[in-house]
Amino acid sequence: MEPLQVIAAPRRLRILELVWDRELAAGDIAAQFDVSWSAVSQHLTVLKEAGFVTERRAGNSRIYRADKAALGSLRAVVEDHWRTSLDRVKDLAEAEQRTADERKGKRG
Amino acid sequence: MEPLQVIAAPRRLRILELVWDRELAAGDIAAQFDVSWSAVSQHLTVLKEAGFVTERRAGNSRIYRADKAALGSLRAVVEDHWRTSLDRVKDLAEAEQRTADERKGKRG
DNA sequence: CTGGTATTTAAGTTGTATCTAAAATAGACT
DNA sequence: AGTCTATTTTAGATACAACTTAAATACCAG
Repeated sequence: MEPLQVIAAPRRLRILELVWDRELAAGDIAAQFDVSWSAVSQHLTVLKEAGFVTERRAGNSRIYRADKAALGSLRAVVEDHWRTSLDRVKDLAEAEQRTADERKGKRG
Repeated sequence: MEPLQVIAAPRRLRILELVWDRELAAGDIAAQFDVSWSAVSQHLTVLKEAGFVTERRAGNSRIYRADKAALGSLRAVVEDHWRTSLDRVKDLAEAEQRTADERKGKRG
C-alpha cells in the first residue's frame, strides 16, 4: 500500500500516535478503540508492511512501536496532525453547520 | 475534508502536481486524465476547499494553481511523492538503456 | 436576445477500504 | 497431550468516496 494511504486512514493514524514513543501490545492498542481486535490487527498489519511500525514478540503477545525514521516526510505530518487535531474537530463541526445552513437557504 | 484525505487521493495528488509551478485551466487539467471533466471538477473543488489550490477566472475559463504554503508539512510529502515518481521513470529509462547496451554487447 | 464554449452541480452507480464475526494459529502452562 | 490467552486470518457485510451522465450555470461573441 502507498505510504500516504497508510497514514490517511484515521484509525491507523491514531494507532501510530499510540505507539509513537512507547511500546504497546496489540491488545492494549485495541483496547483504546471501539472496534474489534480484528480490525485493529488488520490496521497493524498494514502499518507493519509499510514499515511504519516494528513488531516484536514477547510471550504470546506482539508488541508494536512506531518507526519514526521510516516515515520520512510523513513524520512531520503525523506530528502536525495530533498537534492540531483538536482544533480541526472544531473547524469541521463549524463547516458542517455552514453546509446545513446552506442547504436550508440555498446560497447565503 | 481532512488535509490528509485531500492529498491521499491519487488523482488529486496528480492534479496538484500539474499545477505545482504553473497555472492551468480546468479543461487543460481534465485533458490529462481519462476521466470525465466532472470528476476533475469535483477534485478541484475539494482541493480548493482545503486551500491547496487557488482559483481565478479568465474569460470563461477557471485557472488553478497550487498554493504550496497552504500545504504546510504536506508540502514535503507532495514533493517527495513527485520525486519518487520521477525516480521511477528514471529507473525505467535506465533499465531500458541497459537493455539496449546489452544488445550492442556492452559492459555489465 | 440567441448560440457556443467552459465548467460546475445534481442525482445516481460502483468499486473498494474498513469493519464484524467466526475460525485458525501460536505460545505458555500444567 | 490438552487448555488457556493473545492475536491473526478468512469470509462476508457495509459505508463512503470516486466516478458517470445529464442538466444547470457562467461567460463571451454575434
